[in-house]
Amino acid sequence: MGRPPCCDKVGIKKGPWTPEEDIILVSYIQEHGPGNWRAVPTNTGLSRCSKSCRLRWTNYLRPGIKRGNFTSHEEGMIIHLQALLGNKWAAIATYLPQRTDNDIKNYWNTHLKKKLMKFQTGMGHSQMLYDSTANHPQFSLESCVDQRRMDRNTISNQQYFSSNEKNSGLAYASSADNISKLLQEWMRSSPQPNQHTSHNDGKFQTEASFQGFGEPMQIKHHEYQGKNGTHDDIPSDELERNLSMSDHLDCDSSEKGDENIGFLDHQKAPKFENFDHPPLSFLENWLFDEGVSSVDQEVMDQIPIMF
DNA sequence: AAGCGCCTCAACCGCGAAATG
DNA sequence: GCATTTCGCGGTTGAGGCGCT
Repeated sequence: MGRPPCCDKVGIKKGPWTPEEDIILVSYIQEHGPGNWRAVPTNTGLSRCSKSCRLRWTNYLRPGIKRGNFTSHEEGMIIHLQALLGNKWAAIATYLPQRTDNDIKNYWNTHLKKKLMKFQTGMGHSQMLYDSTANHPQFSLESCVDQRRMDRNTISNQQYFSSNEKNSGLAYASSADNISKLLQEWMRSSPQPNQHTSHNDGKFQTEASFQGFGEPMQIKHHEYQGKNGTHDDIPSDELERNLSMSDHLDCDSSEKGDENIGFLDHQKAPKFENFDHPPLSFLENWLFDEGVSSVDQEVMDQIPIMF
């Protein structure tokens, strides 16, 4: 037989989580660490299915999650990664470790897609290129990124948070936010993640151990590879070549200045082999370069947009 | 002020992959 | 190798907020 049955389907609560439920879940994970979701409802007494618990943790309660406005750099990364990977939100999220796949997906569907569509159909017409061989519309994204940067600059994070506070009557989101913030504070006040890199048998990995989650939590950068040791989330050999990561990942990840967070979601965090002389492709350079919008126009035009 | 429609995003659903005995 | 179950991902939904009339 396989694993024992999952949670009982009868009496499962659905819908928004309450602060009380969040606290129970967070407390439990502090003690036992994330994982073994099947046991969570049973052990916590939560009337939620394991799936719901996992989702709540990974998308909302997990420390290190950055909420609020996406920066223009993040937008640029999402657009280009989406063009390369398609709707592989989990894979895209590995390059934006502070954002959840759900957030990225929502942001793409509600903001970026519309922006690009508008750009495609309207004012951006003159900058659209058509691949004469594939007959697929392709974007010049440079002006798109610049336009978005202008848009974003008009709405500062401060404005975002103050507007959130205005809505704090619906305080559930903010109380969950508070839980997340508390966790972040707690992690900050705890000894700094004992982060170091190591080369073992030619394999590269970064470890971050956190004291305070009951048992020390070992979080490793996993190999970005799926079953049979292949990079399953990467659709082609070309992509595998282009996206072969380097050890710049730790210090040059999407947002500088939050190095301590790193890849907290061990299920998503990539780990790569053969880092002796990692080839840093153009794409990587671009992705991890803050000067994202100054990318060579000609190269960017080669990236098709898939909706 | 009320009604309506649009927008956002947290959460759910279904499916395929992985894990386990 | 097979059957069964969990896990993780991507697509979708719907409640609530917001703006317009």
